Amino acid sequence: MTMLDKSHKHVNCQTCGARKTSLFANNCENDVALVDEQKSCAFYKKNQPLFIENSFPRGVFCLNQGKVKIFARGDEGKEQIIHIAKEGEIIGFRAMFSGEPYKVSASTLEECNICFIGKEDFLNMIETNATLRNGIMKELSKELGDRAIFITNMAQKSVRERLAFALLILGDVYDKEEINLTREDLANFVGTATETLIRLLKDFKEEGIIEIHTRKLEIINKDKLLHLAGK
Amino acid sequence: MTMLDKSHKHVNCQTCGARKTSLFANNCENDVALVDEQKSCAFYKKNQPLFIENSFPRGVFCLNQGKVKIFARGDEGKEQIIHIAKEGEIIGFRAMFSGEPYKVSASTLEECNICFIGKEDFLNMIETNATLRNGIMKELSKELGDRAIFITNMAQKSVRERLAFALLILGDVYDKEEINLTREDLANFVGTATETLIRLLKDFKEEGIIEIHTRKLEIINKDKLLHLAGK
DNA sequence: AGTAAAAAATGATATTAATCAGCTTTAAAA
DNA sequence: TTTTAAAGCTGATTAATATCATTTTTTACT
Repeated sequence: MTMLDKSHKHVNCQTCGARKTSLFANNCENDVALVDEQKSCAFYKKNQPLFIENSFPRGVFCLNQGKVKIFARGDEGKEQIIHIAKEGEIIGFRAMFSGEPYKVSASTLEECNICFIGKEDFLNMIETNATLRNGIMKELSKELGDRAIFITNMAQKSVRERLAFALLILGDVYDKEEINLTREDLANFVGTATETLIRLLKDFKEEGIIEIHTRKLEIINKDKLLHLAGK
Repeated sequence: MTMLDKSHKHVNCQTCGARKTSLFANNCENDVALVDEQKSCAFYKKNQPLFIENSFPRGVFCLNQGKVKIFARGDEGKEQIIHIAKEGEIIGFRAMFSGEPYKVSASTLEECNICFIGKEDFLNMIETNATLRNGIMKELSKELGDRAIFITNMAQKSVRERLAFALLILGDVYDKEEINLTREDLANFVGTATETLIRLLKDFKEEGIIEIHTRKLEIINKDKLLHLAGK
């Protein structure tokens, strides 16, 4: 039990449920065993930070269970959510290579199980394991492409269109579950004011696109969303 | 002389002016000689495309001289400029690793000298030359961080603030030269309507922040811009 | 140099979305 | 279980910026 109230349980890489979808997926048993030795795992409560903007990275986080928001803060401290990570994702590896401090913060959105791999160990693996390295490079590249689209959406789409787009992304992130975010977080993902977001959610509900179960959202007409988002 | 009107001159890597600032900078003479063999160089006129969105990459471009805009198109075909590359930059390497088609287009903003290195050759070098590879990974990572900030700016800053921010970036890109972009391109970089941009430029001029020499812009009060951009 | 086309600039108007203020419901804590 | 706080919601108003229409200037072409 640490000061941050994380209870350290052991999560075994060989049997980790996230492994099949993770970047570590294609590594041979040998390497997985190696990761297993080097990592430390922890249970995180809701709304706990993994790292914050402008600090220097000590390693990467492997999200075993739960959701984590990745966000930047604007000049007035308002959060802009860049990405919502789900189980299986590696978080914070960008700053391993850039030589810069973090440009974003990461914080849990719900209870999470997260493993930590130190910078040295991680970079060693990247250096020696070409498969893992290529996976990481592929991921960096994909995200870079996604962000070009994100920027274009922010610049050219209306809030309504962006909300549709955001809900489609969140539909994938939350998969079979219902989307479970505060209105404020959702607004900070879409890039709008909370009040505006609430009004639009109501519209979407009245148009039969979503159902609202207090704070949880259920998509009931994905086609309409796709059409609205302009795809 | 090709159909695309590029006259093929030989540009020598060993003596290339861009080399000192390029990712290829730290490579030993051996590797530079290798690049020299594998590349083909061409002269590009203004407004020629290097590649377009959704097509598949055949290699990377090394910008020897000139400026190139990297942009995505929104649903209505409007360009959103993501980045303006200057001499020394390698263009289009993201798509080498992602396995996806290009998510952005690239087009010259002025007369350019550009070398091309085929995918096979490039990936070979990445695989065998750790220094180059690390440089590329660093670059991917830096850009990813920059884009998080870009997204946040688009979401939270006013057009006026974004213009200030854009001019600061362009001040670096154009270095000692004056900023030389059409109003439309500048608007598409800031993410606003051309008319709005023109009005704001006038304001900036009246406030003694910039000088307008027909289409070229000169920054005369960088401190004010820094303050306006919120840094 | 003279003409056509593209880019830049201006004015008027419309629209979107932010802001402000107050109210209600839900969740958390004592 | 009562109280308090946080989150969610609603309405009115304002401000920022897009859009549309037109004119002027600059650039490119013959």
